[in-house]
Amino acid sequence: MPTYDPALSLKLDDQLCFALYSATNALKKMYRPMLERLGLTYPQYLVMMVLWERDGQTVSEIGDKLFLDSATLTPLLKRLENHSILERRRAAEDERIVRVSLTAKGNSLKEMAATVPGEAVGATGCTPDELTTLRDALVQLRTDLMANG
Amino acid sequence: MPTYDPALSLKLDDQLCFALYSATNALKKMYRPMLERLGLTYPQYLVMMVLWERDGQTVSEIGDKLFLDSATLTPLLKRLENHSILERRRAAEDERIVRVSLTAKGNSLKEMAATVPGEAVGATGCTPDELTTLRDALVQLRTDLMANG
DNA sequence: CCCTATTTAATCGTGCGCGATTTAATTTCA
DNA sequence: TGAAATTAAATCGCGCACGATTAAATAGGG
Repeated sequence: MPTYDPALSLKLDDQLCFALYSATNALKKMYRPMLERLGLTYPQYLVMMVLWERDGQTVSEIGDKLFLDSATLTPLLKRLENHSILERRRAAEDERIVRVSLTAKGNSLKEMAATVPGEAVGATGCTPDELTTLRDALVQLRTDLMANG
Repeated sequence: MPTYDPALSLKLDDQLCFALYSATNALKKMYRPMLERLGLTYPQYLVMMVLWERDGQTVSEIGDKLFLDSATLTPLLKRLENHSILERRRAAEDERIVRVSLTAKGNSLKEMAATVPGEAVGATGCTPDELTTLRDALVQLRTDLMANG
């Protein structure tokens, strides 16, 4: 088995996995100062995008979209609630369910966030086409990994 | 600004950032059962790859390769030391430096890890060419993000 | 030489992710 | 209908990541 095979060697720089891991770490670092202005962390920003698209979703619905479970989301949502960005309320019709609603403050953050995607694109140094291609490849990879895991 | 522009909208599924983030989470989950057999976490596996390539590196050298700092590495290395996988020793010629050396057990893990990359490739459902292309795109992205961050 | 600047690692606090378990509410079906 | 199964969220424990600070050793300039 040749060591120049990028998939099958144990050399760090051959690994897709390390490229993915380190790019994600770099991405989070790049977003940090932008999101700090909104008072959000990166995962919190993702949750907010889910809720800006449709308010009042349940913890499970948010989790299905982000591929996160309640062990991650519950503490995160509580922190956002403590910052008066959203409210968590058990549904009257089914007390197991917790519905998450944005406050006025939470909704207003959407306007402040409007410049974030453009700034982020700038930092990538990629054309929109390149970004689309890369995004689609990563979505496919994620789908495969979750199916074959 | 059209909302179908994948780069500039605030819709979750348009975001490269979310594709990257969620693919990395899926990747770590996929690796977990494989690495559990070696008694390693995913970041620990990366550190081991660095040391299998060249033993006796300093904390900074490991950090330079993985883009991690001592705040992350020191506790991780201590855990590996507690499992007798490596040893940490201050250099006699410069007491600031900590040099990390594999134990026999740490070296022997390399053989057990030999099947991991192949298994991982299988789970991706990608051809080697696709993996190489994606890896190179991610390395380029990482480079750009770290330069423009 | 000594004092300051730099370098290296460690420490501290916060916020994830997630496997595993627990609690509570609802559904199922015998 | 009532016991068992299922579902939803919360809780617990651990291991990252990283910004910020600290401690200690070395290097460098006057």
